[in-house]
Amino acid sequence: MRSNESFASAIRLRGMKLTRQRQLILEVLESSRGHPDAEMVYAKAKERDPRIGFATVYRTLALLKQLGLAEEHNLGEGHGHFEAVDKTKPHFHFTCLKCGKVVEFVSPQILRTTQSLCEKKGLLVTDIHLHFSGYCRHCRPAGSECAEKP
Amino acid sequence: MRSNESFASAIRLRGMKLTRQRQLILEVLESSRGHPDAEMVYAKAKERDPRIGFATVYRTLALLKQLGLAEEHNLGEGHGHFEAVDKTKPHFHFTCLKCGKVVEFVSPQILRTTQSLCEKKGLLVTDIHLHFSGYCRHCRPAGSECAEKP
DNA sequence: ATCTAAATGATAGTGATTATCAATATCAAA
DNA sequence: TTTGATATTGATAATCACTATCATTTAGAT
Ligand SMILES: [Mn+2]
Ligand SMILES: [Mn+2]
Ligand SMILES: [Zn+2]
Ligand SMILES: [Zn+2]
Repeated sequence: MRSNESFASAIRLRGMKLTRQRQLILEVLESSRGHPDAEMVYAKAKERDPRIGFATVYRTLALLKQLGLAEEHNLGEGHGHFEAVDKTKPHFHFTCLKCGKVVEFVSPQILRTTQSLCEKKGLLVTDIHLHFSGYCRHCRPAGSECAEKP
Repeated sequence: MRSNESFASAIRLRGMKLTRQRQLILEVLESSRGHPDAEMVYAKAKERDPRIGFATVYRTLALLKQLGLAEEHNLGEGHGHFEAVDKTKPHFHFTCLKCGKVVEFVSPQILRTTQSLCEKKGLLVTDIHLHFSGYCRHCRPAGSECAEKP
């Protein structure tokens, strides 16, 4: 849960400043279910700090990405969705083209295959994004109902 | 090479019109090396038809995607890159974060693993995008030179 | 050749993200 | 604990990729 210390040390290591806003945005992201976009992170952060700015949200999300504490995913909408990184569970994403539902996957096998493939080519892989799209159980035949969104 | 016939028939099947512009854009995409973005496709098309419009390029690329004749990839820049589909060789992409070079992969094993994983969850997969990023052979240690771009 | 709906192209508009910059806050040093 | 240098913020303008609009053109049927 609290990657707060590693955040603080990573920040200080680079001569940056640990601000109230940065801590808040990380907390918002870590306490979020699913894959909020920048606007959602902004809305949640604003509940706790009404003076926070949109630009700061974007800047901080970019910073968290650089530090490896957040990932950005393209889930088929025209904008990014974010997720706090839990290094113990790298996972992949499926998006239903009809209802927009996002399903998460784990596959150590795909991770292994990818790594060995890349090593053979002399590539140093820092990030893997696997994204499928198609139709979920409910949307596949001739439609039951489907609720959740990214 | 010439998926021109399948294009013509797919177009007519839907009561659409086979225009000079649509044929040109498909030809441009098929004769392109690498992964041109919309602007590059526009530039190449304009060499052969100076009157062609940007909107038509976007519209046609979207159409080709729908018909399964083109794929769009997010290679880490903020915009899409396109590629004519060669159904015999589904492949994946690696982007070097330093020099921007794109390396292509083939992995029947990953394709198989993905398909079986999704079937277990009742998902109908229509599209798989696997994208790694990191540092290529030349950019990994302390830098040799690196040329090609997306 | 004529007709009609689909498609085009110029351009305005949109939505997401980034740049700018004066005001503010962090944090180290005095 | 004040002070001071400067990193950061927040309001907002700007940019960038892409989409909508609409008058004009064109493909393809008759
Ligand atoms: Mn996820
Ligand atoms: Mn490719
Ligand atoms: Zn669905
Ligand atoms: Zn490189």
